[in-house]
Amino acid sequence: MAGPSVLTPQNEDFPQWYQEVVAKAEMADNGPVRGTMVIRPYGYAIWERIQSAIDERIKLAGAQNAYFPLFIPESYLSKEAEHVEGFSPELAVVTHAGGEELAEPIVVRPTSETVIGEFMAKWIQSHRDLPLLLNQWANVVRWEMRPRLFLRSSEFLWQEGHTAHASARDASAYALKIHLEVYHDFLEKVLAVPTFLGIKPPSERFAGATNTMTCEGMMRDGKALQMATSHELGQNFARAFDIYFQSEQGQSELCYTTSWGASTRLVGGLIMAHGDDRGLILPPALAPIQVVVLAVREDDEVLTACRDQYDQLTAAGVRAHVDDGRRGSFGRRVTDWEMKGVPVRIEVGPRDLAQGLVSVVRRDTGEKSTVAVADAAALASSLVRDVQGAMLNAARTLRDSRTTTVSDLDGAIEVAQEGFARVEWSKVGDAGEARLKSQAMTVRCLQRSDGSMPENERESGLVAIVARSY
RNA sequence: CGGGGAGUAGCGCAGCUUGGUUAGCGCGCUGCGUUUGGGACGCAGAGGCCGCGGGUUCGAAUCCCGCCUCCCCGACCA
Repeated sequence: MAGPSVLTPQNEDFPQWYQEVVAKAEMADNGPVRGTMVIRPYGYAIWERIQSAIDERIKLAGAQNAYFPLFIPESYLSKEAEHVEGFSPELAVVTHAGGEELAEPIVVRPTSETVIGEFMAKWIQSHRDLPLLLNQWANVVRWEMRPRLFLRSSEFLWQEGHTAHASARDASAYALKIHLEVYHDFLEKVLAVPTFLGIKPPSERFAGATNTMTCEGMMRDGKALQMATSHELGQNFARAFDIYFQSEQGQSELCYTTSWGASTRLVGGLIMAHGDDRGLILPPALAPIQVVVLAVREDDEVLTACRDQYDQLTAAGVRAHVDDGRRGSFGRRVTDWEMKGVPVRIEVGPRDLAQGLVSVVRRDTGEKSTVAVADAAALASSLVRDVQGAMLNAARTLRDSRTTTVSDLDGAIEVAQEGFARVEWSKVGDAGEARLKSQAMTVRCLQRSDGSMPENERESGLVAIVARSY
């Protein structure tokens, strides 16, 4: 059944495989300016589905969408010391506009904590204005030294949530809620990517945050990818931007703020977490096309049968598409749909049809069934449901098989060559982090030994997950 | 910024060492025909400031000088 390889095999050269999939599945192209990205219709359709699934969850969590400007006065960034220090190397700064040099340079937002902070200060007066729960969908710019399509581009699309609360406890609870009910839930249920939940060690925290939470996924080459983050910002930004509220007791008090985001990087994670040597494999909940009905050849009888399958699938609420055979040979079209990761395909050919049969094939396992024409749409629909769970299980199995608990740093370095190492955080420390860095490894996150989220990095008994990462 | 490599058709490359007619090849693209159950085949086509600027020469993709850009490996990051 397998033809000659269309892609560089993953185990031969994973980065090469990735680039080829992005190109051949028509996901994206490099833009004319280094580090920029053109997202093609098929890639954008996937992003739109990611957006709507996340947006829906954000709204359930009570946040509202708004929009803040692309341009930020440079002076805003300077108001929070760690923040400006963290971002200055990757800022794009506008110095000229309208044919003249600007009196104050304008920064193209690398994130919007600062402008949003400024406006929160204006909008929040009373404890009755809290919590203030905002989100925006936007592009941001971070000048990257080594760009990679979707994973690290100089301009990328994302969602950034920003909230203000009356107490540290409320802020912390909300950031955690987003982390679990928006990100973790989306990643498992829609993207079918299991992630380790944890907090970042201080060295890996967001610039200006008091705590950074992460969902770390494992790619098929054993490297880690941070797939979403939530930050507790304490009162750092509130202090820098004067975000005060009057309490029930009439006192003027500083707010506690949070921020949280997920970006087009998720598309890269999706590709690398599920793809195989034939291309993408999309989880059905995400796939723009869930079932492709493939005419083996252009033939009236075949096309009529395809149409009929399409109608049944659509009526059952399945996103279907008919490939009527006008574009090239059967083999070529099969290869193309596999490359694009369509979860299920129905092959309708004259020989089978003469016996009242069609073939139904699932992309994740390649399993093929030949069934009666009348049963095909129902089978395809049930596969659409089954594949979603199967993909999550497969990803979890792979991850767990490559995650090993070790007793010391040497063991961690060995294991993290090809997977995740779990090692006691107390065995790492500053010197340990430096040693890991020399091996191109980092502490991806800290968890309790049962895998749950700790309050902070000082809790005793924490486990560090060590890996190479993107 | 340090170290390595490359700019020739949409993409991937050969040609350059040793200058010489009309600059090639594969894939893709267009047209026609035959095909179609796992990347089809034939025939006919279209498509090039050979990265940019200067120099040497009767003659430069090829030799010399300068510049620009891109890629890979290291230091930062969603």
